[in-house]
Amino acid sequence: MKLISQLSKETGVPIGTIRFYEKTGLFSGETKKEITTNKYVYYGDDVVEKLRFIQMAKAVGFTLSEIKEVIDVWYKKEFSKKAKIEVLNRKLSEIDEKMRELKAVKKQIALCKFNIENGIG
Amino acid sequence: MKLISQLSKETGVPIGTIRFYEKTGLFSGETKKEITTNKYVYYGDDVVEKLRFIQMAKAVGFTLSEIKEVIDVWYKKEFSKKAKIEVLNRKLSEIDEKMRELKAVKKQIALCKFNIENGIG
DNA sequence: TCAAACCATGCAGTATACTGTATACTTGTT
DNA sequence: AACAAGTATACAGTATACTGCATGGTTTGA
Repeated sequence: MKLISQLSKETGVPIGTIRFYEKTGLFSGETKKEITTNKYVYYGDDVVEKLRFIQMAKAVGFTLSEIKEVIDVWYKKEFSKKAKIEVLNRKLSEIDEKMRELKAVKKQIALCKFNIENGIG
Repeated sequence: MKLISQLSKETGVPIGTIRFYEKTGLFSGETKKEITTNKYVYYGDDVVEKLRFIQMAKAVGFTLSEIKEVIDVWYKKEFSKKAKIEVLNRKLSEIDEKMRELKAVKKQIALCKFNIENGIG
């Protein structure tokens, strides 16, 4: 269990961003009930895992609300098995679509490079 | 050569968005000099090509300014061959990085799905 | 000819995702 | 005890990428 600055160092995500994510419901830390003098929040390894997932998903164009959808079915229990599988299957096909788009962009750039290297265009 | 509403229909990009992109320098249409009664702007197939590229690149997480970088070396001549190749190589490795992240996200979601299907977690 | 549809310009407003600032309390070190 | 460093809360501000609206001119079809 780590405090927010430690979590920030471990993941590279700024403290302000971590607080913002927590406020939007992407994850939550916990306060130790045995400590009554402060309101310090502790984060477990599940939060590290979620932050890494968020960073990767954001890098490939998913929005925070799209990411939240996955995290919700992943960690929460208030969804039926059927509903969870449906969400995940939808995400998997969105990923396949992104894979195709990424390949198309790569192809376009590679062609552009080829043309420049060979003095065409 | 088509007017903006035709371009919008062909690409699925809203007229307002097309104007916004043009204003940010991602591409430009042309006014017919022989017509003096209006200021209508005409777009060629290169703009259609660019719009499709922009849509795909955006879908995989590139920002408009990152996309503009590529379009600039792609269509403009005020860069040395060396500078162009350098930009394109950088983009290609960014794409490979996104490819890795996309695969990691897919793996994570597939695992999550497996666990739910088998009643684990 | 005249209304509906289309075009251009400018500028305000919105959504998303942060980022910074101010205030105040807690902890650790000297 | 004092002071730096860490933590929490709240709220304002910023950057990016649109989106909508008001205004006014142009084209086209009945």
